[in-house]
Amino acid sequence: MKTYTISQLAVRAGLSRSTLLYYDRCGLLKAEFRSPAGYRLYTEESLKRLNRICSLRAAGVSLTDIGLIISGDTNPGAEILERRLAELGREAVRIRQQQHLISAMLKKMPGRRKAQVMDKAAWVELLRAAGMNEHAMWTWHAEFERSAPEMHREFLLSLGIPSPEVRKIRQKSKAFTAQA
Amino acid sequence: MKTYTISQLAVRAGLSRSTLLYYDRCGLLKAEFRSPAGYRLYTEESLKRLNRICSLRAAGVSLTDIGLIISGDTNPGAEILERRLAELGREAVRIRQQQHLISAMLKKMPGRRKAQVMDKAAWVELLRAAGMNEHAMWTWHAEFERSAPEMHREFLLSLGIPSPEVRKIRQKSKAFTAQA
DNA sequence: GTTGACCCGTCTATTGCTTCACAGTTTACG
DNA sequence: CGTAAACTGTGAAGCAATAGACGGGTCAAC
Repeated sequence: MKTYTISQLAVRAGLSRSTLLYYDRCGLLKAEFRSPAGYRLYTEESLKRLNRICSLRAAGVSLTDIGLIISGDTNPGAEILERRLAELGREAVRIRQQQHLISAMLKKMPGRRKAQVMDKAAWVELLRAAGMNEHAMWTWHAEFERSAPEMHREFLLSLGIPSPEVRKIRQKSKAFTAQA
Repeated sequence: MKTYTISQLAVRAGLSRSTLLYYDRCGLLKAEFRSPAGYRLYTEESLKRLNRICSLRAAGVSLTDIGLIISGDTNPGAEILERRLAELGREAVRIRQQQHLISAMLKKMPGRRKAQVMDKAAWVELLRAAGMNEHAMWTWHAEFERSAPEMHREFLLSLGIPSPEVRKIRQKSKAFTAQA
């Protein structure tokens, strides 16, 4: 049976040795055997498991949750992933808000404006340049709100629009749909 | 002179006592005085400094960088903020990619599709519903690329479009501008 | 068998806090 | 004045997910 030492496995998986040591210590991926000298030995089985771990890790799932997902129970799997998806939505909004905060701070400082953030004004400008008029934009909002309300909300927040105004826009979008 | 104890200051700033203890220990916000019994005493001055710290913290600036920014040298301030802004851009892309990864995983699992992610197809669908045709979309890309190339790139990545295709779209956008 | 290179396991550091435990201090109330 | 509650200080440990240092074991070539 072919075995890998910890560094060999690390190379094959594109991880660091430290990471595998940690996975071993916290029980996520235990070495199947030890050599007489106490070296960790992994098999092909470990590599498969590790690949699953890596793809979940790439999606930002916590090691604890990865443990839950791959240790058999497929049941909670989807639920955990959906929770992570929702969390990512919140993170995205937070990041956009931080971008707007920093952008505002930079604007007050001696003026270099190389780096910018997409805000409401720039966005509208863009759509207008592409030939959209007021009515087309409301159609767009309405369709956005209808097909993916949560994403519509996140998108508006990402433009730095304050929450109350976001609410107003969304209400108007719904009214627009109803009226049409 | 009015002074605050650590918990009073914590309440006023909306932070926990532990956080202030930590800021004191790491030198970011040292208590100006001590009472005879050794209690930390803060003044209005501390509160002002703390507010600056909080707003930078809200923008995700690290405590180390906050220390650099508020301890006088205004020079590195703008630079640090721009670095943070760039970092946020990368984070945003990473988050979108994770969203697409999870969305792909969920699609393979027993099908609930309540939660979704904005992808290229959905986006084009939206613009089309608002009356945009092929030509208008290229005008839009061209204008986006011209006015904010870096954000154009990030936006396309955020739709889950792979890098090579993003490059192609951006090149075509530039060509479109030149041709017009 | 010996040298040197390399690899191993273990331990510590990181960030920005939070929580804990324990001991001293101040405050409120009777 | 006494006592109990609520506060304060210090110090340590813990969290996620690694990265890096350290000393010592192992392996290949000679």
